[in-house]
Amino acid sequence: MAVGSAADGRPARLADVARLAGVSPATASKALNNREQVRAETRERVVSAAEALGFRPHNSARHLASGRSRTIGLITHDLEGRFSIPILMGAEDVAGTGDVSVLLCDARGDSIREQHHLHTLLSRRVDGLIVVGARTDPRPSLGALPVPVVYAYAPSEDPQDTSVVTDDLAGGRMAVEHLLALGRSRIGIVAGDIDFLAARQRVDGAMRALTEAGLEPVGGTALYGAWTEEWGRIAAASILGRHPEVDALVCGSDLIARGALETARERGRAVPQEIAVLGHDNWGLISDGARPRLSSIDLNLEELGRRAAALLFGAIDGDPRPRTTTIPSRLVPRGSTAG
Amino acid sequence: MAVGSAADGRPARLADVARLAGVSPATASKALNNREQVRAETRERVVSAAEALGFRPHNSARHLASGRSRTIGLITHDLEGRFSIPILMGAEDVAGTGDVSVLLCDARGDSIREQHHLHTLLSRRVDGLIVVGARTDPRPSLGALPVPVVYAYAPSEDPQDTSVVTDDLAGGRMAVEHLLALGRSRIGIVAGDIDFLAARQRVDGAMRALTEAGLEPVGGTALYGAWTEEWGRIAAASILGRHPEVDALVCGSDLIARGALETARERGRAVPQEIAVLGHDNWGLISDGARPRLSSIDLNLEELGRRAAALLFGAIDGDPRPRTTTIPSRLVPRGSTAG
DNA sequence: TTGTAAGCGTTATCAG
DNA sequence: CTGATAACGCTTACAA
Repeated sequence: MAVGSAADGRPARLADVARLAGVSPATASKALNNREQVRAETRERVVSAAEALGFRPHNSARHLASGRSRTIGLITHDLEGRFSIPILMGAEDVAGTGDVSVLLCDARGDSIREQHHLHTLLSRRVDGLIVVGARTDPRPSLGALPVPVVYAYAPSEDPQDTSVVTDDLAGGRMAVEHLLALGRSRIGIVAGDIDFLAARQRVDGAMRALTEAGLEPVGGTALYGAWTEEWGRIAAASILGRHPEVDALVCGSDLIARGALETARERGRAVPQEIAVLGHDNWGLISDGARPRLSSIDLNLEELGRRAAALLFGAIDGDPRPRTTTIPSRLVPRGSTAG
Repeated sequence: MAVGSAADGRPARLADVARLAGVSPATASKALNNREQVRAETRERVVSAAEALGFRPHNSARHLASGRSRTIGLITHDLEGRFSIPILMGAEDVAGTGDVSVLLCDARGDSIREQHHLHTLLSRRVDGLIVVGARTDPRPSLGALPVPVVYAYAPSEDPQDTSVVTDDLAGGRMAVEHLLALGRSRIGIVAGDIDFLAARQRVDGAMRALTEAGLEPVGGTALYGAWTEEWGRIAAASILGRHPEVDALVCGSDLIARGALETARERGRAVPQEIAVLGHDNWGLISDGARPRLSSIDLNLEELGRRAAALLFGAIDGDPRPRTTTIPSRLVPRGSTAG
């Protein structure tokens, strides 16, 4: 059988299809690309011929002739972290639907490596580029490039670039409002690494919600530290010791929340009855292992990836959107803040 | 300045470089590709010209002319899991070094989707293919393809295919031998999901080491369950209750180990003094959060990815290795099994 | 509606 | 060592 090949061994090309269908290559091309200038009956003959031969258009040839590579580049700086992956999945999802492929490059936070990959991708004439940062702090713009670029997760410092970001401010606010709605009012804030914009914004959002409710956090201020369980334990121990009246903890990440939650339990505080604990990131493996399971703020990263890809395809099709888009976060309530 | 372009706005092409260097395109091509048939002085002139114009060879044109796309396809079935990522990183690493790019496709365990991506990649005439499975159980072969294929993590069912796999048997053995060396002899085995080959092989390896030492596991047999902390807690509680003499636990994963470790501690058993706990996978975030930090068996997945890529490039260069390669695991001792 | 022919930017062959 | 010239497989005016 002739799956994937012409009469001999080589892969079928358009000319083979055309010959079998009894038309010219030009017509075969139009038929297969759904151009309107082709009789329905002819199109069918061409399509059958293509199928019979297992014809797969040679993408590089199409690229050379048409100018479009049907390929986008994805430069990530955090492949091993867990933020890139959902973004990447979202982008790949949208791309796959539009019959475009994704070239993946891992720059590992190194701008030299980024530059190298940038050149590689430009040399492959990608139709566009998505750059995924390792953290939400703004990053230097790549400047003017021959193709559209979308910055995901880490926005470009240049507001004229197209960026898609998380909404950590709203996330922090959402966290506190959830706890307030549950009747908690002595709320402690255990933040992440103060060097990270995400840590500060989550705190800012939480503080605003508290202020609007006429409250302030237990201890008067948020405790910044590290993105680790260890820090969650230390901070929780400190707050529980100094402010035993605390009835809720907003944590900068699920890992921190996990440490805080376990410390509270070890000290005999029932979660959520006596102390509610809320995390950020909604990281399944961390929150599912906790007892009770962790409530968390989800950043909707996969949606972020989809949006980034959608914006990129828009720009490729001539509709640039030079601004920053914010993806809303959402609360995922579980046992650690149950009623 | 003329960065990335000829006199006008368009990107420079080989002809521009050739003209500026005062040679023919053919010579320019040879010079830039380090062909031997070119005078050193000429080569230099061409290289300078290329630099001055910011010349980036058009990959699709090269592809069309040379037959090599300098691109490999990577189909993964477990993007969101944590096994694919290091493999992917290793492969990307090797590829980047060889100036080839990686087209990423996420098939999500769905063979329809896999088939779709396979066609896309073949249509892009990738030079080769790496297929990464979601688990170590053998998977159906893709059969004869026009390009070399390497199966990573999940081997092909066909031994004539090229596969690269982990060594879970040795991992299980290594785990027990480590504990024996530490003087433990009443060792319990808390395994993962029995439906997974990895779970069974880890147990097999552990059992062999025990048998060779003239021992059998506490309780007489391994306890299979799920890949979760929850299962780790349940199993540990059961063993501790029924066999209080247990002095070590080999767990099927770090998540399981984490649950087991915490349960031991909650029941007042000192880790590692009274009970040593050993995990599998060496998942930093899980093992680092545990107190004490978890000893674990590392599968060397990044190395697995590198090997897969190296084998693929070998096959592309005409040196196929139709067999299965096993990547050794390694023990990473930490506090949970300290002296 | 279909076909002819001219590229697209590079590499490969072979003659100088 | 260098340079014409012919591919590579497809798309796209433009002509029929």
